[in-house]
Amino acid sequence: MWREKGCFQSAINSQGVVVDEKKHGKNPYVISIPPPNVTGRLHMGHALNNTFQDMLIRYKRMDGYDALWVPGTDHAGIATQTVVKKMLDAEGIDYRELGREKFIEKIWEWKQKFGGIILQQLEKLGCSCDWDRTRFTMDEGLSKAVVKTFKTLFDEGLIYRGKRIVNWCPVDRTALSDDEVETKEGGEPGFLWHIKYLYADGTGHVVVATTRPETLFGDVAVAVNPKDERYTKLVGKNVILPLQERVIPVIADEYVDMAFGTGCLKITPAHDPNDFEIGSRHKLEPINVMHEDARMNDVVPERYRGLDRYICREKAIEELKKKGLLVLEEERMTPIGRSYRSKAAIEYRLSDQWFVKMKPLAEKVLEKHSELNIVPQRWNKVYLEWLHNIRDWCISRQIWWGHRIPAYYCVRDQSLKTKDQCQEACPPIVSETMPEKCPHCGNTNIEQETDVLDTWFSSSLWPMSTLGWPEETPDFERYFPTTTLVTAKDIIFFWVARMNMMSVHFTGKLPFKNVFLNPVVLDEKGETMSKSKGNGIDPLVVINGSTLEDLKHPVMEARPSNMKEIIKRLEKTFPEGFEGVGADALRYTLIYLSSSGQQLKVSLNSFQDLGRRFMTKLWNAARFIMMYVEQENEKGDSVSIDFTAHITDEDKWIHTRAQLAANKVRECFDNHDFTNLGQHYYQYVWNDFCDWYIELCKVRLISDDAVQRKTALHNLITAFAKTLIILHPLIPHITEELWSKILPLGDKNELWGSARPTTEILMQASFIEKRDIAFEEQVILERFECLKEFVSDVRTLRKSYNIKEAQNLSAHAYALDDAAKHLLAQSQATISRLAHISDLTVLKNRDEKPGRTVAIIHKSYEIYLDVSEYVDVEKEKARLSKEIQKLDNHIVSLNKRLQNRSFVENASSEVVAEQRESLSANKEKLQKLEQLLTDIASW
RNA sequence: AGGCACGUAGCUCAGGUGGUUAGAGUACUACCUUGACAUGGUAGGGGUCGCUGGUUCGAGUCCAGUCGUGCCUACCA
Repeated sequence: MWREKGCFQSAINSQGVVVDEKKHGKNPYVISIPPPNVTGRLHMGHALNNTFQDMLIRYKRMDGYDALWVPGTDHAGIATQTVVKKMLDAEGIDYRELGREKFIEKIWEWKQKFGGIILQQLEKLGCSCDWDRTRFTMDEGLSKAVVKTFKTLFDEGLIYRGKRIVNWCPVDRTALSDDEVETKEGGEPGFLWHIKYLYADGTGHVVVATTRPETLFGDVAVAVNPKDERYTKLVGKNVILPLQERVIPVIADEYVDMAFGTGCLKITPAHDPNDFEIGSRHKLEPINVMHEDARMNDVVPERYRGLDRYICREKAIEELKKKGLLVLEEERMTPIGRSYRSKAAIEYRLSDQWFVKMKPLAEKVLEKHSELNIVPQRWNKVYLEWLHNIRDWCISRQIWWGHRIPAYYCVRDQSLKTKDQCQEACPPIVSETMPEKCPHCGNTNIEQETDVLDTWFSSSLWPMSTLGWPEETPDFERYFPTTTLVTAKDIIFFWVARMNMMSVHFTGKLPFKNVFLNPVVLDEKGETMSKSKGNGIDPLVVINGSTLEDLKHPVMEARPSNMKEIIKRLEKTFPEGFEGVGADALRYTLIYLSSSGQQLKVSLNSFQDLGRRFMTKLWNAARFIMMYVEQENEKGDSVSIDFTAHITDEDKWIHTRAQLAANKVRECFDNHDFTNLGQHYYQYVWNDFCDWYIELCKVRLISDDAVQRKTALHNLITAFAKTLIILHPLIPHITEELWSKILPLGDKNELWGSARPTTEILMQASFIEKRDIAFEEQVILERFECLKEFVSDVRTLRKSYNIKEAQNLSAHAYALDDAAKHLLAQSQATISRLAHISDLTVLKNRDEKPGRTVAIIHKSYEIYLDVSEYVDVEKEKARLSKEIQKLDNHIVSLNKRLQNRSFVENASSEVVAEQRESLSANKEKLQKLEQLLTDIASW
């Protein structure tokens, strides 16, 4: 419905045409979505992240901004390639045999079919993106942006190609950036093997400790620390590499830690980044011993060739043992880097890769840092830390799916097949289009680089490229820089920092003003949700529901160690499956649980307990109002009423509370502080509107006086309309539906008066203006507090004597201040109803209070309840004594404080006055209570 | 190894710039079902604010230390 009516459109549509003049005059508010992977399926993290964005964009839209939320997906190089590869595997097709072009075609086919799923899921969640502007990182325009960026950075010397040690994933057979490698805290169980390397001159041996014996075939030296006296005389000597019998030198290098292992380090430059550095310092040629898939290559002795690295390790150890060269096998936790995608242990591999020189880019971003508002603020530190210790970014990936690097090699000699060899001939040519001939030698046989770019390279341009950059489109002119980025903390480096770099470098501006980092969604035990643990909660299950079987499915798939237990619990908790609670309940629950930006624990139950409960309550409140409106309609008294003339205190009160709620909600949105947002909503809807206001209105709704009834209905419906407006950004579906119901209903019965909403669609209504509370409203609030306390006091007392509600009581009340006086004069009927008092007498004079009554002494009023028949004198004495005791303690502490000269001298005069006032009021109350105690003794 | 956060009621969490007797939701207990809602209402019990010191007239709040938990970065042949 919203989409059909163009509710998600900004002032300029996707074609660049101004479609809304009025909005066009307003300030833009722009969010570009963190593009989910095109292979992605909605998970709780997405649900939370996008709920925040939708809330903000809806709020700003209602608040009159020209709001634009740009959606899209990213091509997720390795992930997508893997998905399609597996699909082809299942069909018995080997993607390598298929060839690059055919494979890419297959991926596009797949994307056409399934690539839109996650966006549809977002729409289901209620996301009010401008779907006409949906982008994909491999779109033509966005690809052009990538090529242009690459070319420019290369020309500026900020992109270079070089032979480096990179993180290599042997499963996906590609390089990975440092950020794509994760190391488990504390390492993983492994061994440190101590191996004898014999001197070449046969005079003895050294012992080298290593965790990776299979790489010894790539050793080019043994290094010791020059300060290590144990080994100084060794430097310059030669040793024999075991298993291969190659002769290598002993060298001295500061890097070696004397205290670690034996103090002797084998140097394998092709398989370790530190060794690579040491190797190049000593001008030692690296020796690569593995294929791309981490099988041993032909450099190693024949018996090891073609073996997987781990099998080779086992065989090598066996052989070393046999030869007596293995001195010690020491158990040890070793750090193992793993690909964040394939989870395979990464191999360090020496290869030609493309890099971005990050330091100059980072420096520019640091200069602009004061213009960036990161919320919560503490993430500034993390972000700055990374920028200060920046390392170059390896952007080439040896896969097929992605933006192929716009670099070309001159292939003069057809026999030179590898690109390394080509490069030796002529330097690579970087160009936006395929060059016709080599500018260096004129050769026309040119081939494009086979590597593609890291997906994050295109993502780093996202806020710009989605708006048309590098073209100067109307979109880019008006909507860039964007306003707010909502994302997760774990991609601050991957994404946020890099977007900032690109944007500042190319446009001179940061791509957004605010970065809000949303909390992390965890399961009920506080563990991260993951497929492998089977503890994830599918947002769509929460929305639509699921059978018990489907609930079990992810757990069965993951097979965690406590699977039986989990399954049992599911069977017990959801024997009939899980009944869907809808998108609004999902959204409400997630936001309600979002505390100050830490973590957020959810279970399936929490969606029922928090979200669904709240939606039901709201729904029932609406039902109540609509029911009475219908009834009124049947009565058919068509009197036209000046609603303002008959407005009551409670009407004024609820309108004031609505205003306060709107103010608070605004504050939450404006400050990106959602800590208490859910509670503000809850308190206003549940406590203010339902518990008190609706209850109070009942008196008038059942009255015989049409004016009273209609006035109550008018205020009920107008206050409820405000409630829907305030709630709409968080729970758009239900509020929109109720809006469409109450509008015509109010019209039919002429209940709106001058407060008739001007928009038929709630989403297009204006949010409630921020306004301070006027003095008279403050007075109303105070009176109401008095009323609440009055009623509660009576209820409490009644409970303490087990007097049923059905039993009406008679009471005398005496007012001590203006609020209470007003209350007793105006609201006797409501008080009587809420407190179940049949007969309330207002005392003009305190002395007129009746005997044999139980008293409530309050600072604003005194109530005397005629309950003597229920009262046990001893019990009442005890009650009073207890209260007196409590009060007395308090008075003593107040006294002590006020008698302390330092307090009176140092504390602010206001505080002192407050304490004095409190003391005298409490003393007075104490006196009264003591009097009551004496009185009761004579019952 | 360094950094960041957190530790308040059984559980999940609120508690700007220090100021009466520390709050909410949930769970628990008791009572209440003919008209919005039992997915409800009313009321009640429940906390030495991790621990130890310090600053202060006054500390859940500020400082130092300590213990515990979680996360991040780096690194360990």
